[in-house]
Amino acid sequence: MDHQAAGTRKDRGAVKADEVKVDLIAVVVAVNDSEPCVLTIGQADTLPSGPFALEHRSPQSGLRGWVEQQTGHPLGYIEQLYTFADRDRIGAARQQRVISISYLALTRKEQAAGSPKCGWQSWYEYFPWEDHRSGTPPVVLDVLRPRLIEWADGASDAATRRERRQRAAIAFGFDDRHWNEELTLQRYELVYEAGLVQEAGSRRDATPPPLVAGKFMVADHRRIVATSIARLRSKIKYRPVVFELMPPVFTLLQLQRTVEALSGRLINKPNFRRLIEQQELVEKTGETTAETGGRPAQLYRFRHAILDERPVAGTKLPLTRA
Amino acid sequence: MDHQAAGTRKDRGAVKADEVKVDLIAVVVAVNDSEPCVLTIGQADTLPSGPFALEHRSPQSGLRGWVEQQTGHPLGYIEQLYTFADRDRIGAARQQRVISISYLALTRKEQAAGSPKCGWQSWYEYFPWEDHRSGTPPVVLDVLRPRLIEWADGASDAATRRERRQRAAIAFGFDDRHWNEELTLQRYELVYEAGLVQEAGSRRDATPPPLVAGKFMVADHRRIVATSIARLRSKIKYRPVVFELMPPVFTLLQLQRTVEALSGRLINKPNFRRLIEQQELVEKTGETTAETGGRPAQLYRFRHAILDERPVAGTKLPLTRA
DNA sequence: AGAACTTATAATCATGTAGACTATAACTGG
DNA sequence: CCAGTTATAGTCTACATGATTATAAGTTCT
Repeated sequence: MDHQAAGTRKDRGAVKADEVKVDLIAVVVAVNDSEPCVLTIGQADTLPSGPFALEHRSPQSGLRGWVEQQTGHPLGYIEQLYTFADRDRIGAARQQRVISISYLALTRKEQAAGSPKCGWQSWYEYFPWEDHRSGTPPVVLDVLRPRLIEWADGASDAATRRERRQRAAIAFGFDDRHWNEELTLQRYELVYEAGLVQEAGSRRDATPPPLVAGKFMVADHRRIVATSIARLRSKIKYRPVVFELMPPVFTLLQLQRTVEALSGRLINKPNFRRLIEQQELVEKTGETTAETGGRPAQLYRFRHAILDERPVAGTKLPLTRA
Repeated sequence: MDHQAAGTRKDRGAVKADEVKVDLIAVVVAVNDSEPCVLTIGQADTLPSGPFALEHRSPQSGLRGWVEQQTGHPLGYIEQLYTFADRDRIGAARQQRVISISYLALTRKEQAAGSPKCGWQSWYEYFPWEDHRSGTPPVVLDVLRPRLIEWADGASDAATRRERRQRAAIAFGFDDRHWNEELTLQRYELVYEAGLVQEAGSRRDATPPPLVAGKFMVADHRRIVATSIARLRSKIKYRPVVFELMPPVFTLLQLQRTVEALSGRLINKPNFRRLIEQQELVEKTGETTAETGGRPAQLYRFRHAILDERPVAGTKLPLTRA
């Protein structure tokens, strides 16, 4: 990341009172072939970003510029995610403050754009424990659970030990609890605190990291992606944002697969259809498609008009009960 | 990207690359005597705020400092609200960028603190159309509706006219629609666009503002408060944050009145009790209170333990159906 | 062509919960 | 003692949701 080193180096002579640098950082999400992906640059370990400059009218417009320049991808839907501004968040403690205003953007892949140094990476390469579409992934019970328990028991006092076990149990659904897909950030924080991800390594020098769970990302980018996942998994339930990720025309199963990809769990098919249809979020195009074998499916499109009719309630997820 | 061209005027001598000012700004909320209030300084038109300085470890800690210094009030619960960073947001177009990271804080009044130049102001002085506890307030039908229709019909093309009417109808529940208490921000934006609030005045010089709805606030502080209200009204439904506003011990009716104050609408009493009790959010202290006449009520306290047991689902609001 | 398989679509059933409403209990103030 | 106020319990109903089954309409393989 070149624009964080730049500031410190140049200003060696004159130290400004408020040495602040404001970055815009984008988590661009698309769902490609039922796989939720994030757009990266570099070694697939960096999110698109750039300094917030005076010529930008708004952070959103600045962000669009940076992403398009770095990845060739134009952005549609954008929402502010969080502003990260803690001092030592970049690792080494510098005298310069870095503030990152992060945004969540939703798009679709296609758009040609075999751009230079960028690519789509599945969420689940960074967070292998988050994909429960084929049941609980092995890494949870085989690796994370023992390691988290080990970490919990490593605390000096009994209160902390119990508290850590509790947190882990709630976040990961241990001890007959249910998996809650929205707790992505809490899970990442646990895994981080327990020293099970690479970026946490620098904190404790003596920690032998025999396990590194999930692919690495630069600085705190992985935390930012975790924040995005949590936000998106929550938001699809009360706002119709999934459609930002869909092609103009789609089948109900494709829509379902997309929601499943995002939430990381399976949905009951008839119930999903019922919900979608009775909410009048979509309308038939009248045409059908015969792809993927089986009975041809009706094609639907998103009813943009719905947004003018009432405050829409988004895609409820018929998820399995207890 | 050369962001040095922009910073021209002030920096005649030493041209700084990014002339940025980062402010922390707090919306401190408490509910006093069933009235939701926000903490202000100055002429009750300014939110506590201050520059984000290098010595602050995190924006949260910086904010605590500023608020305590300006109002004498220590803060408990804090959550980030939004980062405002558009160029011309402060009114006069300056060559300097102002970024405001805003936070929502929840407290209780008491705490002694007859501090210098600060005070609690009811939300509804700034947003008189938001309080529906005694039915739809007159200002909505008598004033806002005609003025908004007027504004809508003032658009040049038919499409815009229809769109404006639609937005107003949805936001304010005209034409037999239901009032949705969470649309506070949309409502403020409409009222602002229609030129019905003082702070919108400067935009159009020729606008004769015969009506100024609600009390004025400096810069875009009123928008920030509107954002807070919307966030809080939404959040109490899925997270148990109301208890941050309650004294350690309270009756169920007091709790209900607090929720009603925040949401701006009345709640069915037996249903509210049922929800609260079956969620195990509270527990009886065993004592009763005889205040306010009538049968003495059980006193309850918040079960903090619930937070360690499961991802709590907050206070569902039994609001009137269609 | 027929069998086996895949996907689409309709319909049913059972359960739980939310909203509306009624009734009774226990206190205060005149 | 009566009127008024608040607390608390309980009931009834409509509806939404999760689970399940059945049927329709294609494809692919043999």
